[in-house]
Amino acid sequence: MTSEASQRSDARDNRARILAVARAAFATDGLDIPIREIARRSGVGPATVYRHFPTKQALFAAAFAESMDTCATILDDALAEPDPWRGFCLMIERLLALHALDRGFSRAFTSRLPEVVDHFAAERDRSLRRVLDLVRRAKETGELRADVVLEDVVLALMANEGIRAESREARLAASRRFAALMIQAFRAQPRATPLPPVARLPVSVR
Amino acid sequence: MTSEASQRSDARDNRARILAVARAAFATDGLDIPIREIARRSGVGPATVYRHFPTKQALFAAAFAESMDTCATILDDALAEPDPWRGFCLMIERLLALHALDRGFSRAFTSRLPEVVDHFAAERDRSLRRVLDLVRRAKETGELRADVVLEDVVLALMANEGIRAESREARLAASRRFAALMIQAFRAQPRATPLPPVARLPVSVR
DNA sequence: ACGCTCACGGAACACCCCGTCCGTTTCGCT
DNA sequence: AGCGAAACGGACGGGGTGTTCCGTGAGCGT
Repeated sequence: MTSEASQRSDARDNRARILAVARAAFATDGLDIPIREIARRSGVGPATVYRHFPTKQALFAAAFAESMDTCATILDDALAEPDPWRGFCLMIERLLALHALDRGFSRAFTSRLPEVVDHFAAERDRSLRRVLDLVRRAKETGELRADVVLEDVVLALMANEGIRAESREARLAASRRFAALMIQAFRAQPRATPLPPVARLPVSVR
Repeated sequence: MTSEASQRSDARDNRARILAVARAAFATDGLDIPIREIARRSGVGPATVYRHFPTKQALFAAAFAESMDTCATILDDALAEPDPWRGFCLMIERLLALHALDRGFSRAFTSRLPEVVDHFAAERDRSLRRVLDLVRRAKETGELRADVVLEDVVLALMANEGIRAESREARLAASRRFAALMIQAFRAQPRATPLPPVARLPVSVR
């Protein structure tokens, strides 16, 4: 909204603090946390939050930009991996871990709600297309089941979102185990039985 | 709350209609649907809902009793299956389908929220203990991975809960595919890699 | 058919949320 | 130090939710 230059120092400080608090709050408590609570934790009034971020959606966008970057980095790394199957596995593991640590981002990523998504749709689709590349390449080596499609990765992300636990650590641990299970499911194996048809999910790319 | 005998006919009818509407509403729209909306769909005023079900939690309990019974039936069937592995697979498939069709029940089942759970805890624990039996028996045949534990089934249920889709049908289809993937993950296979440690989940039994 | 009683439902209460207004405070330049 | 502009935050409006009150109306035994 405002460029970082030519602002009063208190305004810049407040903006940074609000953003940090919002990131932590969305990650820990989800998207439903009231703005007032974020304001309280930031030591400012609600109006100050709204001055820096005109709507709650704007705050979402600002708060999740970082996670979206991390997401891109994960895909970079996975695509850089020489072994496509290993790249695929790395993607699953790191993507699910990232989403496990940030409930808000996870929800925003796998949702089609216009309020959350408008600013993200483009970047998310770009990410999904690279996931698609990873899927294709891993399939070519024969290590990934031939009938796995992009939607299955999205399915894994949404499913990962359903995992709840007492603490951040327990959640991450549960998500790690889940990721390992999904990788087992995705791996080609002699005794594999055919999968039921793919369903239309809220988010995908063609 | 009230026994079904010695009640006025309109009261009994209303109660039944409210319960049916509530079941459908919780299944389709989740637990967050307002009581007023359930009242509206039932053609009664909000106060009438509260007369029959003193709190929203009481309505939860009444609405989910049926699904809990279905859950018990599924476990009966699975335990009655002569082939333990087939019984285990049937349980996964049908349990996940049941939960996919009833978001509210799914949330209530895998949650530890006292408000929702108080009346369910005992029956749920009984169910979980039978799942444990199914896991043990399927492991003995060698078809189920030896390192799979009850928590993994709970993990699958929670993950299943994260799956969202446009329609009831799409949701069910997605859940079916997910169930098939989880079964692949659970099945013992030569190339299996060890799983990360089990995490403490909100619900389990020892 | 009557009337008592039980059940109904609209309105109201208490609370919480997003987003805004405006009087007050604070910054930063001279 | 003084002053203008920018930023702050408490209070407010509008909307929504769980739950309750109470005057009204419908069921049912006589």
